[in-house]
Amino acid sequence: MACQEYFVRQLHAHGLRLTPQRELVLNVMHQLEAPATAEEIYARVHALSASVDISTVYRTLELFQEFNLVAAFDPGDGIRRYEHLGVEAPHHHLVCRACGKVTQVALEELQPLIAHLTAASGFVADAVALTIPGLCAVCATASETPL
Amino acid sequence: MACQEYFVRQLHAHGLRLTPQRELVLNVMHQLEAPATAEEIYARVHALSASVDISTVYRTLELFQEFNLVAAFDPGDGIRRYEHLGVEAPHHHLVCRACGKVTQVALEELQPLIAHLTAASGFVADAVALTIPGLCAVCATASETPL
DNA sequence: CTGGTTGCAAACTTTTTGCAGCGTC
DNA sequence: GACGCTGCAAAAAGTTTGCAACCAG
Repeated sequence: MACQEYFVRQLHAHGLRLTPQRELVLNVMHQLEAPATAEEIYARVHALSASVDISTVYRTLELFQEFNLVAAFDPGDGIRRYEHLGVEAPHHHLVCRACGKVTQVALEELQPLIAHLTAASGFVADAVALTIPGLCAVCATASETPL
Repeated sequence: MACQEYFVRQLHAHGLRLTPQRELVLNVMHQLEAPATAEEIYARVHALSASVDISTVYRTLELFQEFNLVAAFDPGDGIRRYEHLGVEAPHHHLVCRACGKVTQVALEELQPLIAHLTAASGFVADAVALTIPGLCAVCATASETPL
């Protein structure tokens, strides 16, 4: 859990403080196996400490994003998902436009392209969490039938 | 404007009707040079016909998405953008996590990868509108200074 | 005519904000 | 002890929905 340490250092560097709530949210983010909504994260945090408020969860997630510990993305359904940016292999999200299912894929061939992009335009892409909209296998098949 | 025709055919195929409002929204979508929010689209439609309601715009945009005429995505700021899926070259969106700026890039090398993805998993990715989160050149530079 | 469509208004969901008290450093 | 942080509650912003009248086919 090296990012725990990284987090504390970032806090200090910015004159901010380490609170139980922030530790709690960070721990919960570690446990996530898939991108989760603010409500889901709140539920997990709340289970560990009932007094934590959801507004604190939002504020903490925002902080994490600034420190690049967490990435946020929205499949397009208006509900933001948050995901821990760990040491896992870079991966991306296939988001089904019809059923909303989110699948993770490695797609490592993408990394060189992104690196090239950065070199060319100065745009620094986040390491992971590319969102690819489309139709999953099930819905793609289903959408052909009725036409 | 072949998609006008496509649209009408899709409507008929689904037992739906062509209304002035739907034509209006489709025209506005054609005029867009960049992804626009529902509010922005509503503003343009409203300028053409003041009586059209924003709920109609939402309903119409949803319809367009079902017909694959329009793609929706969310840079992560909680505000959905809509974009016409036309005959333009496939392109993607660089979304700055700090300033929210959306830049379009061609990045054509990506298409083979996506095609490969489809073949492998059955997931049918939308032709355009990949959202790549990160930091734009300006914000990336700025974020290094204060640390 | 029939049934899909619309505008209006109100409801809903998700996220943000103001503030007084609390707790970290 | 100072100042950042929290919980609460209320507001804001974006989107959806119910319904009666409307109009395209």
